[in-house]
Amino acid sequence: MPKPPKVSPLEAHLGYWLRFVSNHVSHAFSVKLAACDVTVAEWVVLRELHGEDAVAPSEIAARIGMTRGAISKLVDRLAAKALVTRRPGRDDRRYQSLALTAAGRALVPGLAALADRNDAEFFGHLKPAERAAIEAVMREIVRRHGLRTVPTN
Amino acid sequence: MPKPPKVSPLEAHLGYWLRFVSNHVSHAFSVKLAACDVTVAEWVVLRELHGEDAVAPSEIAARIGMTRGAISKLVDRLAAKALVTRRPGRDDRRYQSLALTAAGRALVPGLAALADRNDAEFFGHLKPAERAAIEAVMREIVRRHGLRTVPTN
DNA sequence: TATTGTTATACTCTATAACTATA
DNA sequence: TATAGTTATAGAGTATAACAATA
Repeated sequence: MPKPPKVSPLEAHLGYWLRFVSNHVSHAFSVKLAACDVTVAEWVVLRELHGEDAVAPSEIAARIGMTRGAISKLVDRLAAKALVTRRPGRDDRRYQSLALTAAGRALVPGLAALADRNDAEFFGHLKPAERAAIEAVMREIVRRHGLRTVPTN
Repeated sequence: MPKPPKVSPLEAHLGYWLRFVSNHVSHAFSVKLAACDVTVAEWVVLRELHGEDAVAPSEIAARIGMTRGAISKLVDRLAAKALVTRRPGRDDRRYQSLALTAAGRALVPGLAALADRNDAEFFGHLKPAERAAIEAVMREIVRRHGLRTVPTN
């Protein structure tokens, strides 16, 4: 008897549906951010700096699971947009002090509102219990697998 | 009274948790595929060609929501790996006939098994009802928003 | 010697748009 | 002229690794 190939369809995987929805949610958000000339990766960095006095690039990299090189380029762009300042560290000059500029501080709440609105567009129709159940499942998967990085793309 | 900034944390958004998990699921899958020298985007094209006699690049592009230029480059790589053949169309020579090679046909079931295993690693612990509920929510969001493209990254 | 941040290089994915071959 | 496929260009994101400055 010939062996059947048994190739499961893409839609058989829950990961397929999560990626499908997640990518569209992220894309819709990136379009909203683009109106403010900010990318999703830049938003994540801005959000990390919000409410902080000074954070080192390596600290940001560790928090959001990116390399120092990637953070360096992101901070280049954010500094060029005058949203973030780089200052040499006081005690240990290897460490830089990153901080939001006044323009950056002024911008972040508006971007956060875009994030709220984007989430509501896709998930606002869910019953609170449905929403909480899905969040709990995702948190449990993060915990089980020890996932650490913040996804930016 | 001063207005409070009201910057919601990233974790307040369900989209954050979906992207967090989804990106790790995709990344884990991409690592498994890399052992077979295949990317996720290439896998999606291979999967579309599986079980088909001949499909035009523009048809693939329409199905998975990529541009013809992107498909052209992907097919370049798949042809270089001898997994896919390009033949000129019979009746209308503007249309190409893409098809899996014997090597491509032999490879696809193994890749599908990797996809099954990857999904099980992340979602295998869920109760069938939990899994079905999440899939139903995602399908409903896809339906509500008329989402069409297959996510490949 | 170890660590921070920078830079160079490279690769994937994506999109736009100009280009060709065919119809 | 309209469409299919190709190609060039660009940009975002990512990673690795070599590098300079600092400790």
